[in-house]
Amino acid sequence: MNNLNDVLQLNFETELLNEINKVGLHRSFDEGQVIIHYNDEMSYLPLVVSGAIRVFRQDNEGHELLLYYLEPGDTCSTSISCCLKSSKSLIRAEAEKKTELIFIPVQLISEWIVKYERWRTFIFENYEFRFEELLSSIDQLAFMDLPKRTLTYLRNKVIANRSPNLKSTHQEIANELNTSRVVISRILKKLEQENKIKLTRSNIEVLDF
DNA sequence: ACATTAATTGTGT
DNA sequence: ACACAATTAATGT
Repeated sequence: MNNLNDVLQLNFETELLNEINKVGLHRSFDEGQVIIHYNDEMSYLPLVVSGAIRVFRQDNEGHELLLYYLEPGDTCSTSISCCLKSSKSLIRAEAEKKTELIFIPVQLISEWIVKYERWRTFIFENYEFRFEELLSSIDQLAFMDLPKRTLTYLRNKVIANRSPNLKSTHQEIANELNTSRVVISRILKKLEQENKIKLTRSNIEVLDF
């Protein structure tokens, strides 16, 4: 856990690593814990060390939608923009499972961008990647029907959990795709008949990913 | 081991 | 979308 370069595949300069060790706050979150609430003041940039985080967006009526997962080596790029302007969080972040994070004070983001080449590319690449991920989320919403969205939802969850066995109820899935439980049940049933998944109570085994 | 209950899932309208 | 049926897991006796 000490050497970030080993845990993540970032080739941070040793000096940068020293700074991170000095000022970064290590925090651990249990499954289901909320890490960032809507409108939270963003004074720290979260960097994922282990586990996985899900990022939600909410409309004004309180409907939530899962945007994407953050995995080890990722950082929350909406935080990057929030941090730089030091505004409030537009998203909600929740631990998918036990997750370790390092929080970096926001003032240092831009400071380090100037000082450290590796930090610069880290921030930019992360930002770019997240941007593309967001585009693909939009594509899904706009062009894919619910059965397809459900399947990609499951596949993404498999990747984030590094396990094809997902323990979630139909109701939870319905919430995250913001639809009703009944339609999810029907879709899952069909996927099972197509041998793409296997259903048991509160558990879904994804066979096709 | 059995019964009771709550939660989850299935299905017809 | 709603209502209800069926199934499963958890818990107490």
